[in-house]
Amino acid sequence: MALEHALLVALSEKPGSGLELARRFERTLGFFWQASHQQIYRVLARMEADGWVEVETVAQEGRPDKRVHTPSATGRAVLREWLAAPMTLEEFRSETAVKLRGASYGDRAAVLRNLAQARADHATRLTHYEQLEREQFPDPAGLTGAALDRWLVLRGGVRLEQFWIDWTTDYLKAHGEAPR
Amino acid sequence: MALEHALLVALSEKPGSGLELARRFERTLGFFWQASHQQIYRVLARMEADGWVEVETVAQEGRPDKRVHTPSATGRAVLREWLAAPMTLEEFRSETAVKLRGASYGDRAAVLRNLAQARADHATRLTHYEQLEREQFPDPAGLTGAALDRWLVLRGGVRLEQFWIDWTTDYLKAHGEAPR
DNA sequence: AGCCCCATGTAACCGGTTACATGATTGG
DNA sequence: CCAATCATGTAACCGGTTACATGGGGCT
Repeated sequence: MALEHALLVALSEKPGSGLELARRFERTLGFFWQASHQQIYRVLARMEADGWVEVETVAQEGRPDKRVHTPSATGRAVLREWLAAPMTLEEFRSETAVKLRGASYGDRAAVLRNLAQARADHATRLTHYEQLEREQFPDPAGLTGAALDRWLVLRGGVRLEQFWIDWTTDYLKAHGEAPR
Repeated sequence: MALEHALLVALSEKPGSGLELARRFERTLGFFWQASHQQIYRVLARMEADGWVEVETVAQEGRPDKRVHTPSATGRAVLREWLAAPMTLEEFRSETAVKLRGASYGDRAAVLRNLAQARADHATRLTHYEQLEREQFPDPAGLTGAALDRWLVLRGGVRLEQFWIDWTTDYLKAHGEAPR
């Protein structure tokens, strides 16, 4: 329902080409909204056709030209309207949860092994997020506006990884595995 | 990639018709995997064609017949194989997160208002989960096997709602709103 | 010469959502 | 009689994924 809107947020922070957006998504908004470059190009083309963004072709030294997108007045209005709309209760879809629930119908030892690996992966990502937090927000107390929002969303990423670690730890312990 | 597998888990717990499955999904697995009856019918038909389930038509008093699905030997083997496969690092896709990050490009007061509502919705769901836990698992210490798994997944639901409440509380407080 | 990176895309597919359809039975 | 429930579907759409394509530049 809303790669368009995620792109408008990203372009409001900083105009950019399709590939730049794809790379930014991997690093920032991508914690909570993933998008491949193919899909970004397709949606950007639609947004351009609908007049949500303005495009400027920028020549570069020793590289292909890039098409830099900026939200238009229409795009900014669309974004404002979307931001003010009520949030729907979000659903969480987890293959892992299905596996945990179904473990007794297969090889439980394998499930526990894979879960321990998943737990380690989440721990790695948590460490990464915490490092980003130290680097980008050394003094959170003084933040306001968009910078404060960016910090709070990163905090959400940290909290989410902690959720995963806590839950998987619960599961492993309850089945007699001692994590870490 | 895996409504098939979620259905195999559900049918392993208890065989059932399409509509029964749809209702069960709303109450149990649905915390972590939502599915409409339309899609369940479609996937069940494919599973039947592929020989993953066996179907028995059961006549009922004063109601239409129902087609009860049970995992076949093939289906059980498919489920075992899927359960043993490594888990991929799960991505979380949140429209709310995008709105929080973009709040400064629209009406922040409206975003905060909607977020307070979202927080209340998650609190309601948390209360609901906790009630289910008290009803269905009054004595978790004695659980083993599939029942233990069901409790642990419900615990995951509780933890997830707590994550939402904690995060939204962070955000509201940082922007000078006092929740509750 | 071969490979990776930049940059922009197209095409086929696939899973899930939404809207609609049918027909029987029970309850107000 | 009407509405709701049980039960099973079909059809159109839509967003996202995967695979493939193109062409120039720099690096080894």
